[in-house]
Amino acid sequence: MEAQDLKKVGLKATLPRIRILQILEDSKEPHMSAEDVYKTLLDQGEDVGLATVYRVLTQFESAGLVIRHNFDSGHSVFELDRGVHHDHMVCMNTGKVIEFQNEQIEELQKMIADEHGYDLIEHSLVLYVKPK
Amino acid sequence: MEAQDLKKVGLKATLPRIRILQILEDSKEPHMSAEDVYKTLLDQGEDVGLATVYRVLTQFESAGLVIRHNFDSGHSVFELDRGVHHDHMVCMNTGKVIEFQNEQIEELQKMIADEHGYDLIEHSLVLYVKPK
DNA sequence: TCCTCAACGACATTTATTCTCATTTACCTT
DNA sequence: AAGGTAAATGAGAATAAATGTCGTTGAGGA
Repeated sequence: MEAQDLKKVGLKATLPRIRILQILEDSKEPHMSAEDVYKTLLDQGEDVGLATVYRVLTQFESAGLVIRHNFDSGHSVFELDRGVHHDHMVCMNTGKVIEFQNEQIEELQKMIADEHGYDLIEHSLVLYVKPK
Repeated sequence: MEAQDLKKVGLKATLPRIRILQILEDSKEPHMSAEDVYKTLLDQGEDVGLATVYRVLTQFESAGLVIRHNFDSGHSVFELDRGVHHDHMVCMNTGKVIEFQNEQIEELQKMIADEHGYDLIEHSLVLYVKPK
């Protein structure tokens, strides 16, 4: 039950938040823009404002429920954080997004930050690829 | 002389293009937004429109003269392509940008794309860090 | 159930960028 | 060196994504 998930992270279980969380959980596409979420709400007959969608997604990000990606395209997309870290590969022909994990790269990143006197807080790695 | 660099990549050597290329070459900061470039032009007393700055930077990108970065901040920054590939580390406290190279990561990326049946065309890797 | 403050919906606003179109200019031709 | 032409430009309107404002609503503790 989503209401509990929300309270767990310190957010009131309001109807818009519950619906938006559900949409992200049920979505076939792992990455949704605010507009995508908004349209889905309208399709479901929910009366939720676009501003609320933006607000809620930003709150979800702060609460660690979702991850915001900026890929290239000038607008953010959001992905439910299921706890398993991964990076992304975007096909430049089809736009398809593939997730991958590589522990070795993760380690190298930490090392590099360390060598420069920093702690690695987070990172963004996107591979832009084309079919062979 | 910049005029030749421009013709070499198939662009007419117009005054705005020459000035903008110079600004990128002379800039202390390696990353400039369109606004940054525009303000610099105004400071120099040049009469160039903001729309032209955006147009020219996009053309430079297509021509391979500059690289566009989207980091996080909701607007693009441009960097003169000096031919030496590198990635970026952004300090979350100061905003400072540090460039680094790591051949091993580059290789791993190619490998990963390959394993999924793709050719790696380009990539974006940004480390977000904090001082130790 | 009632009360209160956080959250909401509607819409105005901001910010980054692109579009439109009349005017200007680079540069090829003579 | 002057002229013609298509490409490039400047000004400002237009668009898209996202955020701010504010009066109203509703979640959830008392």
